[in-house]
Amino acid sequence: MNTVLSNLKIQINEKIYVKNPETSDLGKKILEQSILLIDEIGFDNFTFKKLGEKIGSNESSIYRYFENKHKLLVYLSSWYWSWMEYKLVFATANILDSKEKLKIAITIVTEKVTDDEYTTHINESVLNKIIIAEFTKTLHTKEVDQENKEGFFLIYKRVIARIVTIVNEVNPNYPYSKSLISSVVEGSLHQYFLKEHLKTITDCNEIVSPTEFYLNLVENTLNKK
Amino acid sequence: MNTVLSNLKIQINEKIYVKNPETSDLGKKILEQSILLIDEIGFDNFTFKKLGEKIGSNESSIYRYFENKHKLLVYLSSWYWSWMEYKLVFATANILDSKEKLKIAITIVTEKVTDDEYTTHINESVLNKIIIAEFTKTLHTKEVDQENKEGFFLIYKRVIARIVTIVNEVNPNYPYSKSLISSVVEGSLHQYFLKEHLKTITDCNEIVSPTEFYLNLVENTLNKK
DNA sequence: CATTATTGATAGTATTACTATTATCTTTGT
DNA sequence: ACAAAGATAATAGTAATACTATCAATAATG
Repeated sequence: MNTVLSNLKIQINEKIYVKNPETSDLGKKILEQSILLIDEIGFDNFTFKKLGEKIGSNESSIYRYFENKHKLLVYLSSWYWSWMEYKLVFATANILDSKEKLKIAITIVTEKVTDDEYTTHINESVLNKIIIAEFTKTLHTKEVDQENKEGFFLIYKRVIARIVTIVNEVNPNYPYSKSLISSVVEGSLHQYFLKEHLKTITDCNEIVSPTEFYLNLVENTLNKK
Repeated sequence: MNTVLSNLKIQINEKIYVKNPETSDLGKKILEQSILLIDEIGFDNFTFKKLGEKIGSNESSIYRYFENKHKLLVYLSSWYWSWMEYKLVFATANILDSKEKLKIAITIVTEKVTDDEYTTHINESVLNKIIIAEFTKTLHTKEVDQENKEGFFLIYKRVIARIVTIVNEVNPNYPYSKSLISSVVEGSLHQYFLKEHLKTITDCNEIVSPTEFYLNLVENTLNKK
């Protein structure tokens, strides 16, 4: 996987940033260090001033890349889902059996993320922690409809659409494939969150993984006699 | 239902508020109008100053009831889940058949909320909209573990635990009852959100309800041959 | 080598998220 | 009826946030 992905150039909607952070050292530093800082202090306490201090740069310089911290989070999320899409596409390519393909797809989007060594300035494992803790905040704003229209969530929706297609292959009669998969993708993040913070309302733990739960759920749902 | 609930006194963890808002006119006005204002402008844009203006009262007076807006949202959420628990308990009382009981329980927590006429200062229907849009934010903070320890989310967890008990009656061999129900409760809010804002990744719409989707999901999951 | 682009430093504004103080107004207990 | 206690309003003030603007210094490029 890694070797294939090493050349990938992840394309992010231009409307999300003021200046493409991938085009300069400072930009890459912003991405790299914002991930670490958001993980450390949480998105709510995160400010461009603190990030500036962390990377030895100026607050106003960061504003040249991102309009505000919300857009930065949207950028990081898009990056994450784009990376996820690549993993999904490569892992399911050449798999002919739909059931097997679905199994792989569900595993990819629900399994614990480990760092992808080949991308230098993005730590995927920490980014995954941010997505678990903060992704929901990119959607839950008053501007969601406007931002959706501008394509901010396209990649996320495309990841879901890809898996929905596989579900429809496995069981063309199942009428809720979109809700099922949006529920799995979002729910998986939630189960990871509960496993960390509200252990009493999840079965997921060191032994039982969200992946195991969701593979079982999807199988039972689609293979109803 | 309403007649039974008309006498209910919803008890909220004392640590959530500075002064119990149910004990004064101003307090009740804060609850009533904060629900409307949060719905109107969104939690992120909501401030105590704006609320003060809306209710013709002073910012500093509101601080005597709630330490900050986060605590107010936690209060409103607790109120909501407490109300949900009452509905759940009454609707499932005297139902002997576990499957039937589960069906009712899933319906209660996933169906669209209409205003409960008998509570005067809380508009449950608008509160439900806030829960759909903002509940996730009460959990996704850096203080979640501390607040969980202090019991801020007890009622929410208890609602889930009640339904989990029913699931275990229906199918004692199903190993993921907690994850299933936490996934249904949280997922249902998410489906309502998608239905409003990201229609392309849900099957829920004016005809298909989240309730229908989840009743089917739970049935298929538990009644596996 | 001149131009242009990028970054850094500094300053400034409006808003937010509070805290503190004091005056006023309303209950309630006797 | 009246004093004491409790609740609210008004005002002021602070530190932090979320920016915007300007200009100088530096680096990249043609």
